[in-house]
Parts: sequence; C-alpha cells; structure tokens
Amino acid sequence: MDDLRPEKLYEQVKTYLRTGIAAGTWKAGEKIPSEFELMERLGASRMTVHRALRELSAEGVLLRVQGAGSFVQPPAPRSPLLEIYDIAEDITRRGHVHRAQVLALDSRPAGAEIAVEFSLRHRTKLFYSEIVHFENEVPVQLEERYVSPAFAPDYLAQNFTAITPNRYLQSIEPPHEVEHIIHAGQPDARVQRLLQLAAHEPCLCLLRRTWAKAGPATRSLLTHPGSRYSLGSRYKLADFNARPG
Amino acid sequence: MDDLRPEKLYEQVKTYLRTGIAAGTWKAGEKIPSEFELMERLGASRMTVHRALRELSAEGVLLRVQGAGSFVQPPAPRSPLLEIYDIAEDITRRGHVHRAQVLALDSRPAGAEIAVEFSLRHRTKLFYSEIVHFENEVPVQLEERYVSPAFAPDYLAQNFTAITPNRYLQSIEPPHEVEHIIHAGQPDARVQRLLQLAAHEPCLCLLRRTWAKAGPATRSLLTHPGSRYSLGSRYKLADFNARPG
DNA sequence: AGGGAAAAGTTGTATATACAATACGCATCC
DNA sequence: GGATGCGTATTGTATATACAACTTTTCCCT
Repeated sequence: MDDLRPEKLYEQVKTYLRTGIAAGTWKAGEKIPSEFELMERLGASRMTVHRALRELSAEGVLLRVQGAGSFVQPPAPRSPLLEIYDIAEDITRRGHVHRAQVLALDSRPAGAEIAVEFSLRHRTKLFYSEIVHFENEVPVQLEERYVSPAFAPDYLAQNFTAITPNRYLQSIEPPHEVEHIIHAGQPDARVQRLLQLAAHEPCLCLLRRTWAKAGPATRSLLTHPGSRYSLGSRYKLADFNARPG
Repeated sequence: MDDLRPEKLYEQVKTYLRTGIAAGTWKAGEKIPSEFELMERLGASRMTVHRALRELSAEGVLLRVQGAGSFVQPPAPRSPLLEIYDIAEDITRRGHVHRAQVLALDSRPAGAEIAVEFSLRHRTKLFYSEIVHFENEVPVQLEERYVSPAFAPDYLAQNFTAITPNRYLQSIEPPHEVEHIIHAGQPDARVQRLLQLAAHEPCLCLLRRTWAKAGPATRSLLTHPGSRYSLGSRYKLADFNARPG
C-alpha cells in the first residue's frame, strides 16, 4: 500500500518549507530564505528550489515578489468545495495530524428516505459507516455514509483508520455525477457530544451524493463544527472568457 | 491600461494550445503534439514547452501520461455554487416574488480587517450597502457589501430595489478572481431580528470576495437563515478513465 | 502464431548557465 | 534635505543537457 519510492527532490523542498511554516519557523508575512540560501542549505540546484517555490506560490502558501523575496502568506481557510475533497488530505496539507475513529461499519436496512434515494425497496440492506475525523485530536467532521453494496462489495472489509472511505471509493470508480447540498443546522445531543460542540453551537452540514454509471453509489452526510470549520474555494475566472462559437 | 509587454514565451505556448483546443484543432480526449514536436513547431526549448504543458495539466486543461503523451481533458464542469449566482434570479426562477429592502447605502471608513482585505490604509473610505432580500415576503438573505470606489465610482447612485448590486457590479466588469468561504454561525441580535430568526437558529454565511484586474473589488457577507435556505449543486463529471489508443 | 526482448517515443526530474526584471539600500550630487 | 543614480540582492524566464521512468511499437526467436 505504502509508496516506498523516495519523494522527488522538489517535493522535499516543498515539504521542508511547509513543515517549517507549520512549525512556526517562518510566520505569516515573514520572509523565508532566498532561493540561493535554500539551494546551499538543501543541496538542490536553484532551478529545483525555484520550481518548489513557484508551486508553493501557486498554491497560495507563499507570496513571491521579484527583487524582494518570498513571504509566507496567511493561511486561506479553504477546502476545495465542489471537488470530492478528502478531509485527511486537507488536514495533512495544512501540516496537521489526521486521525479517524470508526464508530460503526456494518450493513443495515435502509430507512424510507434513504431507500428512495438509492432507488431500492424499503429495508433492503446498505453498507453504512460512521467516522469521526480529528485534526490534531480536535474533532472536525462527523461522516455518516451509506454505500451501495453493488458499487463497493468489499466496503466492510476495509480499514478506514488507514484509508478514508472517500479515497477507497474513488479508487474503485470515480463518480459519474455528484450532488452537494450545504446547510446550517442545530446538532442533536449525540452529534454535539461526538464533535465536542459548545451549547447552541451551529454546525455546517454537507450532504454529498454520488452516482456511478450503474446507478446511485454513495450518500454521505458530513457534519462540521460551525466555529472550527469552513468550506471555501478561490479561483481565477480569466481563462473562461475566451470561448468558441 | 493595456499591457504592451510581449507575452512570456511559455504563456505563448499555453495560448497556442488553448486556442487550438477552443478552435477544435484538438478535441477532448485527443492527443496533442509531443513536447518535441511543439518545440520544433514553436521554436521554444523543450523545457519551456514542458513548463507550459505542466501548467495546463495543473489547470485541468490537459492530462499528461508519462511515456504516452498529452491529452485534451473534457472541460471541467462548473457548478452554480461557485458561480456568482444572483439571489433575485434564483428566487424568480423558482416562480416566487423577490423584494429587496435597502437598509444602508453610503460611504464609510474601512475597519481594520476590511482595510487589510482591500489593501487600503486604515480608515480609507469604502462604499457600503446593506440589503435584505425577501422571497414571498419572507427574509432569506442579509447582504452586507463593501465595494471599492475605484472599481464602481457610481455605486451610491444606484437604485438597488430595481437591480441587485450583484447584477450591477457584473455589468461593470466581470470579476477576474473569486473567493467563497462558507461557514455556519450564530447570528447576533440584529441579524436575528432582520432575518426573523427563531431563538438559537443557526445561519449559513457565505463570504464572497471578488477581484478585478486592477485589484480587490467587492466583499460581500451573505447571511441566510439556516432552516429556510441551503446552497446546492449537482453536476455530471466527465469520464476521466478512457483514453484513446 | 505467440511470447518476450529490444527499440523507439514521450514525459518527468535535475542541473548548470545566462540574462532580464524588480526592489531596496546607499552614496552622491545639487 | 531631497532627488538621482548605481550596485547588490532576489526572483523571473529561457536554454541546453543528461538521465530516469514509463508506454507503445517493432521485431526476433521459438
């Protein structure tokens, strides 16, 4: 499972800087060492260091000013919203530690509402998983997921502390169609406890449904603490102006 | 205003490919010329061509497969959530009646946080508007918007009961870059009153910032009643698996 | 015909070099 | 004091080269 190949050199440079920023070696707004300095310190060529810095700049981690230097950008609170983003990836990219706690992983009859969504007869069985995701041991997401057995027959045999359901399902077959619905809600007592929410703290709920070519595949309700998590995206529109016809 | 400097060479290569794809020279799924071929055709070095292709790949325009070639990706599906949707349009499309109540429309000094976002000195004046949007006389959105005077000099002269700020600003110049951040929050007493919220009812907050080519343009905080409003999108993903032989 | 090795083609990474463009401090000049 | 210009530091672009990694095609041997 693990990728044993060594990280590419430019990736090593990126990791070096990212962990340094996460560790507070360089704080937001501060200047990081110059390309030349990093080149000597890390033993890579300037072009390799340059590439690493350019990519970090494109990712919004750094702001580079020609003639002046490279500066740490304040972290943009973001998760690519409409992509099938993976929360574990998201957390580790921020340089934090991700842990998943599996509360349930079984097969259970679909309730009326769920059955309709999956175009199944009432009480037909579906796979179900319930996982709490922690960022630095703070709960940031409750994931309640129904999966069609026809789509992922081996779902129950997976170890979801090692690989997220998201990533596992993606590896089977990328979805053909996706739906996202976002709303703000008041958690019930159980959710409040699982996410360690303060009294009356709202939560941000993201309902994501996916379809494979064969039919409905998954239905996940992702609940986040309102005060500790936000969804975001930022992108350039420039490229979409020129269109044929 | 126009940038008279010649486009960078790698940008020229990107433009060459983008226009070729737009013109149908290479269709989705098809293979584009190899780096070597492009290098000879365009008179750039392979590294320069390589950089152009790598960036197009990162942008999702191309799919590159080591050892095989570079293939045109089907255009990425965009969702209404990330577009600049207009709530008046949204409401009328549902067949309901939209009404806007303008609570404020003035010029006011930017607070510390806002000034930083607009790259302005503290207390420089910005245009500000505050509008409640009603769907069938039920409040569904509180719109608190800051606008750069440099971007929209005539902003204060508009009648925002007739045209939404959104639509007006779009007519000046479509944004070059957009950021959306969504979170769930607890409204303060004032918001609670304006949106006629029940006690402890959470709200869904969408912070949208836009940039024009010249710099920061607008910053809107759109607050919705959690129980009466949700954001959603559904779209088809292209088939990324198949690649022609 | 089939299998498999070899070759060719294509992209990925890394380096060295050169020069251009920009920012900033410092000395100079008026 | 203030404006000007210059040198240095730093990032941006472009090129040539080399080799690695991977895919596809060719071709030879069985």
